[in-house]
Amino acid sequence: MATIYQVSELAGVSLATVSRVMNNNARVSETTRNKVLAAMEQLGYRPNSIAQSLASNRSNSVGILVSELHGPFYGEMLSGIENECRAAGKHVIIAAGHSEEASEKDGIEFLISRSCDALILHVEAVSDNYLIKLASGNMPVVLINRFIPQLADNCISLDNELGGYLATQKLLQQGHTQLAYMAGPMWKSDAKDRYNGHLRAMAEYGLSFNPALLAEGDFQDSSGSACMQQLLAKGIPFTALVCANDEMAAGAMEVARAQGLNVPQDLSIVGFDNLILARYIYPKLTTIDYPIGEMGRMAARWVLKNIYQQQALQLKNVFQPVLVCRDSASSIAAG
Amino acid sequence: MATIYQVSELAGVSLATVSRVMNNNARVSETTRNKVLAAMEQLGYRPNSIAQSLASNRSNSVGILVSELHGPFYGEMLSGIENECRAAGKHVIIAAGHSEEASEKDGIEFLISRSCDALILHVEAVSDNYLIKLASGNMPVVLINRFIPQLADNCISLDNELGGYLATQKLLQQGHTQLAYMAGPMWKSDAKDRYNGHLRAMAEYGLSFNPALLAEGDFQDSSGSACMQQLLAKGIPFTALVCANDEMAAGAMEVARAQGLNVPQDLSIVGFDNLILARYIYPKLTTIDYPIGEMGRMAARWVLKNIYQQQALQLKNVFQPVLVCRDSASSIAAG
DNA sequence: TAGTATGATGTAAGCGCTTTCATTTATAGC
DNA sequence: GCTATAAATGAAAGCGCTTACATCATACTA
Repeated sequence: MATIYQVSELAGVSLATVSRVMNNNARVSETTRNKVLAAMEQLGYRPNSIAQSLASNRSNSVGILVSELHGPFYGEMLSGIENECRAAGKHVIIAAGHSEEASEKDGIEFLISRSCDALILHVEAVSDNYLIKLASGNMPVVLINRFIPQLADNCISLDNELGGYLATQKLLQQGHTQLAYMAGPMWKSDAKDRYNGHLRAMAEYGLSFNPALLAEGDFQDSSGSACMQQLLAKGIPFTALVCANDEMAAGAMEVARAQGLNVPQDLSIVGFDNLILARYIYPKLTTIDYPIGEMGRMAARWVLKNIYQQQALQLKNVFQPVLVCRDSASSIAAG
Repeated sequence: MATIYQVSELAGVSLATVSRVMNNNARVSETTRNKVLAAMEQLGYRPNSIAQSLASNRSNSVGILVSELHGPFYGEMLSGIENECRAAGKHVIIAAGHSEEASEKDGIEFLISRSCDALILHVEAVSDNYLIKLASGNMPVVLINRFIPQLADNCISLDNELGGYLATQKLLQQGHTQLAYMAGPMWKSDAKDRYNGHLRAMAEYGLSFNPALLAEGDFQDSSGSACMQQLLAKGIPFTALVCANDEMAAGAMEVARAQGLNVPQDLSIVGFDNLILARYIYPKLTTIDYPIGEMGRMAARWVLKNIYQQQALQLKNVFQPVLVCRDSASSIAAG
């Protein structure tokens, strides 16, 4: 691999000049610039980004921590971030946190040690305090899907409470009065917020929620199945089920079908997230859209604006979820 | 951030010694090592990996190029690679190639310029020659889901032809004789191989394939729907459909249902890949398992063994696909 | 025309590490 | 106790860049 030194030699200029044309901000005369460019071309020169980083103390890469690399949710998010960064000539370094505190911290440490210029974090297990402390250091941090009041500007989040409200409201509007709720792990803030939204809608419609119709799962489809079994086993009738995410909804739907319940005729189901799979399952899932790709893109923009001085960008911190009506929920009269 | 210099000062030793204890291969006395370790601890020292890379010419990171960051297939693959690398203390740098030649080349260049120690590529658009030339340079390369005879050792691939064969064989065993085939883009080698496997099975059962019952899609579910429309519009009867991947199968199934065809009673469908969604769609999809996660893991192992000298690892280059029977294909007699 | 901005380029000192080679110190042999 | 050998440590030269700061040429001011 050719180095800057060889380029400078071939072009008959100094290292500094070559460096200047690379970072094309400094004033270099047109003729010199062309000479250098030609030399680079001829040598097939590519700057060594490691050396650049060391010297400039900027790595042009942003660190991303997600819980998992697989799964429709994170994929969409990564894709959004990567697209936006790539277009701006920045790069991404990705680590997985597996929703465990130690692993998340470890991932963050790793990203820091790779000299990322900023971090985009989707963390679930570390505490607010840890994040506040982290953000108070000199590593810029943006959080996705988490809202911490002290770090409000650094948070790109969804109004999960509203989402939970909308899901339930839809069913209430359709005339359902006996609703079950399948929650995510309540220690996760999004799971809790969604549940709160549910309660708010219920209250607004003058209904009291029967705690026996609450099941807490872990956001996986298998737990959706398990929770559904539990719910049905209780023998308390319900005509509608709100699930805290699509995957659990899919698991629940499967069990419902196996037990001879028709969706939506016998049971209306609403999910949350609007994953790709919501379109694939049968009947197609009515759900709450979680614009995670767009939010990833926004997190990237936050970094571009605040760290890489792309002033023109417009930022938006809180996204509003939207109801997506498909076939899994229907009016009780029509059912 | 503390530097090695401050550690050496605090420990009362030279830079070199600190460096030695970090790369704990050199001979350092037990007492000195402990002094240094204590100093590191006290300062909260973390080595600057950029500087390490520059000095050692190794970055301890492996570059990965996938077509897309989202989608169930790549997610699984990335996850497999990341897990394996992380466990070995290596890290991944990820870029997307978007199935376009220019973009793939660009991504590869980027990874090279980031001083990756090796590259794991899932490329579709670049030519065999390009890859052969690339591999002949000094950047180690391993290819996933692609087989190039000259690079056989560097390829981790699936026997796609066998997969195509198995899918079709299953339907033939079930008594179907009128089969349609929905192919992927024929310029992609996996699409072609799968189709060839189909033809082989047909031939083996003494059936000639009716070219009118071949549709070529693009591996997306929307094209599965479109192809299904085309196939049905021709008015040529068929009782079974082999799809070159699950997503197209899902699209096709949707159209079939919309047209009043029951799956599998009126039409048996077999997919390919065994994505998560295969379990979600209704009826559950009979398909060919593509162990992409395992293959990603194997690619990572290839790198660990060949580049990072973990000699003990066992490698396997070609994976065999396996039929996964679910509910979307049934015997013609029973139908 | 000397005096001074101003623009273009060069010089050289790092960035935080690794690694070779030289030097010092401990261990052993006799 | 003195040398021969091995083990532990230090000194210093980079790795390929960026970036003050210095220098030089040119253009402009009065």
